Amino acid sequence: MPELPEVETVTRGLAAALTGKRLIKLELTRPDLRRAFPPNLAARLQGKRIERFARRAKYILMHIEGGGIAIAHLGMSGRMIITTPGEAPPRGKHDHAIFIFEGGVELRFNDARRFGSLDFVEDEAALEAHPSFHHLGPEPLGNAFNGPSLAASLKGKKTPIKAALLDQRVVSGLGNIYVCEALYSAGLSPNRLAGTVQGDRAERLAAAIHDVLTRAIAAGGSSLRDYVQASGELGYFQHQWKVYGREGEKCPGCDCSTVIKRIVQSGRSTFYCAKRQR
DNA sequence: ATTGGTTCCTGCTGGC
DNA sequence: TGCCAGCAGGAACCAA
Repeated sequence: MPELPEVETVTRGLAAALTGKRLIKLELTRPDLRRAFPPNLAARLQGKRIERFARRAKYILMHIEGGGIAIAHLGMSGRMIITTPGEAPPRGKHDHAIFIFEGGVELRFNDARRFGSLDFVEDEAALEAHPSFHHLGPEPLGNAFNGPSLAASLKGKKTPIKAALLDQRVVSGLGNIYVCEALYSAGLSPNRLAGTVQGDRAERLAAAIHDVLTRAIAAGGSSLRDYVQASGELGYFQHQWKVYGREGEKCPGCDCSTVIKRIVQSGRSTFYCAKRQR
């Protein structure tokens, strides 16, 4: 389940392996993922170098020589795999887009559930205007995100804080796992009305979000050599969650025998400690 | 306007 | 052992 830290780690892996490489060919094995691929995608990429890789929220941006930005989203099950010429395994069933670079190196975008996307815009202005981007809230690791800014965007909201943090307009890049982890770290109940997270609570939550994400990115960087696994797959790494997926286990931060609870909020699992989180 | 519910998709898991 | 229902989830979309 790639969220911001995983996407950041994948992006760094792509940058380390492919920055400046010329793309010879883009093979698309189907016309779409979650949405249709733009009709000019292959034509706009072929023969061009990728000058730079960047991340915005959960999107991977590939800045193309001469302008143009390819936008990839990993969705739920998206993976980026780099193969070496001569050692490349057979194409996988779900390798939907294959970027073939000079020298024969391939980048394969594999996505079993096809919740991912691959899009293209001509320039930065078009990127900002893109439907997926113009609603995006601040980057949680950027300067525009802090206690007061978070409090301001939560003010008056009547949804549970859990749902508010999943809303990419409030803060971008969080998913179900890191929202659970950040709320645990901040000691805030997922059921608390978002509008009541003001002042010191907002300060604590903003700091917790920053901390949880920073640690996860560091874990990814330290566990993967150049962010690439031996298999060529980018960016996924072992990580220990404090509460996510730990229903019934003892809360790691409580002295007593409180156990982690699982509830369902707007159709999604939330894990939390009812004693520690208020 | 805000908010909640539904949909897309396939691999994995648990129950019988 | 094999089958199948149910679950997982990001974001677009719809409806109240």
